[in-house]
Amino acid sequence: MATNPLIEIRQGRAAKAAALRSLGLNPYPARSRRTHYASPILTEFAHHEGQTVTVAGRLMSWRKQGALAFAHIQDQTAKVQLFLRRNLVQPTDPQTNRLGYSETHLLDLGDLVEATGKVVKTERGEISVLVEEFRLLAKSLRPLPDQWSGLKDREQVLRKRYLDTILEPDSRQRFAAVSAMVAAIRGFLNGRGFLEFTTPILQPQYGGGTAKPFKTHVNALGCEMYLAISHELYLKRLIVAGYDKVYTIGRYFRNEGIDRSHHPEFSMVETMTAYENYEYNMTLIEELFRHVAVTVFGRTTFTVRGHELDFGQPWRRVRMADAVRAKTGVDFTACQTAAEANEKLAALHLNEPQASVGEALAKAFEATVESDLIQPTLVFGHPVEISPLAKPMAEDPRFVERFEIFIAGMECGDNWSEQNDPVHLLETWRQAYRAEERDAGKFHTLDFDFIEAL
RNA sequence: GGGUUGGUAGCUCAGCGGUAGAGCAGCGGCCUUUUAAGCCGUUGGUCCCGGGUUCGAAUCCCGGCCAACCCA
Repeated sequence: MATNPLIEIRQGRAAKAAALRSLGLNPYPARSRRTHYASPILTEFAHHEGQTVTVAGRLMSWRKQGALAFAHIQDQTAKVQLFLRRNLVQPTDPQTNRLGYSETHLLDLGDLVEATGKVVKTERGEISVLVEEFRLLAKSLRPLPDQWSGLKDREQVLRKRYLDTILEPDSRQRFAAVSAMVAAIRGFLNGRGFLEFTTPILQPQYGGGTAKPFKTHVNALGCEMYLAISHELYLKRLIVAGYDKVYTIGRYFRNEGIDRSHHPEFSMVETMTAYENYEYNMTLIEELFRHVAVTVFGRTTFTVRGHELDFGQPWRRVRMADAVRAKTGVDFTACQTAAEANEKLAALHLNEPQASVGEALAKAFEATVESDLIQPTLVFGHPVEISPLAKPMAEDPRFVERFEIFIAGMECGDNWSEQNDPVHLLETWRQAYRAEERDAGKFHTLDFDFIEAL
């Protein structure tokens, strides 16, 4: 009967774990005695030389030379070499769970191990820990992917991120950078007097956007609830409640398409400020990006998809209609009717008639201007038709006090002066509700609790 | 949704009508300064799935499934 090689490998490793147990050693002990990460030992060698340290990490290589062995272990910070000499490594001892040199054949690449010894430099000049005590912390039962060629299968890289991050320091670093960025965002906003709140993910009605929601059932209440498609109606309630500067770093769930720029579950920072308008937020967002760039990366220039981006310069601010006119020569503000606007769209080879002048402008913008916005740009003055929650501009009520952030041709944020006239808002929502009822497949709900709060 | 490319050993890949291969990992042995993973030996397969063509299919044809990339 043919055997599966992977099963054979696993059985071999399980047998080694059993062999360790029969020696009185625990292959999965509860604690480690780590005193040092790898990185400082390497970068501050002079300070650590001769010092006894305990390092811990994943066993990534093993080169045995008779009574000598060289290994690399990798921890969160770096890889460091272990240098084992048979006569220096303390023998196997069940009391302390110590693994002696003669039992090292029971190790496999991928095991988590711990080593205590002096920091030295080998004859070939590599900073190493000269091992006196060696312990297994966790036996690995499955083989790591080939370390020389790496994990090439894109599906595996994406579905088994832990393998990618074990093998690729850049990947590991990238996720750590995301964490640092979130911390920097908190630091910036907290320093500006913002209060962070957690807002509900389970919501009785979904609002603040037009996405399709995930639906779930709450047993205790016997009712249907939705996962948040947006958190803004709750932030606005906090403003009503008397807090002037609030924010949330929230999870968003949108039951729609999946591609490289759309995930059904994602995170977003959302701030809301009372007694200020969208221009305040334009400045705030520029400063936020600059703060995060400097705090996390120590610089303001980045190469993104071949483009050199500079977050240090003041961002360009452009009115949506002006941007479209500059690119195409078409002035949608001169259009009186949707039919007129659709003719101009058609002249731009955009043959999807829109229901209003504003929607036509938005369509033209999206199709002709968006991908050109490489350097950080704030586009403001959106049509009122596509901005039901924003306040109209005093000088031209066809447009609202709203802006979007574009970086490297991608939309990276959206912001506006919130509509706080409850009567106006209710009327807007009622119209949207009726319109969308006709449009099968789209949904919208009226949040009367929110209207009452306003 | 459309197009392109791909799915062969744990990993990375070759083979593209005639007995399923390589490197690494694994396993066995040998070695006191290795770092491309030391040297010698060796095990290991539902060639994505289902049909078809053929004396013979990993290979050609049809239909699925899965994935990545590009475009909408």
